[in-house]
Amino acid sequence: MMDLDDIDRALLRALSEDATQSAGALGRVVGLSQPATWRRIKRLTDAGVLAGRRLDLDREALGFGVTVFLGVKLATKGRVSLEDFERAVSAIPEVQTVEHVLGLYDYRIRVVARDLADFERVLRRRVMTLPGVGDVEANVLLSEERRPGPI
Amino acid sequence: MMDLDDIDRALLRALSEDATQSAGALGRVVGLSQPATWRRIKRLTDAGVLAGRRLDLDREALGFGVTVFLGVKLATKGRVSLEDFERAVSAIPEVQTVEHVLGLYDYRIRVVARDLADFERVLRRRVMTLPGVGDVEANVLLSEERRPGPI
DNA sequence: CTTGAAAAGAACTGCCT
DNA sequence: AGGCAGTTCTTTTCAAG
Repeated sequence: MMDLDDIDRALLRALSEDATQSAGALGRVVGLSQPATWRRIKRLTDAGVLAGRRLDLDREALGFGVTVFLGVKLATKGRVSLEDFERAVSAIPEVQTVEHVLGLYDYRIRVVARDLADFERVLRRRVMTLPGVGDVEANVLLSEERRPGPI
Repeated sequence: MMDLDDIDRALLRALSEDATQSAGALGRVVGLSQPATWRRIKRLTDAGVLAGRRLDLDREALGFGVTVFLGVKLATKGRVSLEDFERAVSAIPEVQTVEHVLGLYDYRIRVVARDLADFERVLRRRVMTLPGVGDVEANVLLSEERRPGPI
């Protein structure tokens, strides 16, 4: 854990909006020179706070109009079955995220599909046949808003 | 919706791993020259498929060790109450994503907190006091795996 | 599609306050 | 820490094959 000042926070917030901004442009925002801004970004990266830059893909534009969140309860939860389940679920191409959670469900899975018929195929042939799978609950994504969160 | 060839798919997959790669480096991976690779990336960006680049922040390193997924059922779901709820939930700084979903819950919310005591504060003072909120279910994140998904 | 080149801009380095 | 000046690399655009 690292302690950040206000300028670091402003940089992370600005980069959260658009990670393509240059050190010079960011410097103009926070009132620093290009090298000073660059050094701060490097410090944050070396400290592991800034873990990388990821693509933001438009799944609709790619033809995947349906996103579904699945809550999965395992029938048997030994150490082996967790690993078996994780390995099998990671092999499903339609799976975007696998979250191991504590609560009403054991796993939360984000699945994308071309349409509802395609989703049904993934659910029946891929998800319901996973090793150790028990109850499955589904929530279809209608809209999504992302926020920077606390920094 | 746009149709992509194998090289476009390889580019998106490589960029999904690490969005900082240069057009030249990507070209070496997919077997194209730097200008050809750059033109393809520009084409994908202009088509809206590549919607942007986002930061990958390490919340643990920032001192936010607890991530919780909340499933929220609204007590009253008129058009007005949805908008009231969304506006209020977006104003909570600890909220990272707000997903309007169809199913057992009305909203799925991703919340980060410093620790479980901090999360309890957010839950009691911020979440439970949201306008129109009914049942709330919580799942604590243990571990997470992200995959490129189908491209 | 390729190669080659050129201009602009961004990333990175060293030195100095 | 930050600024300045300079170097290297990437981006971005072009022309020609």
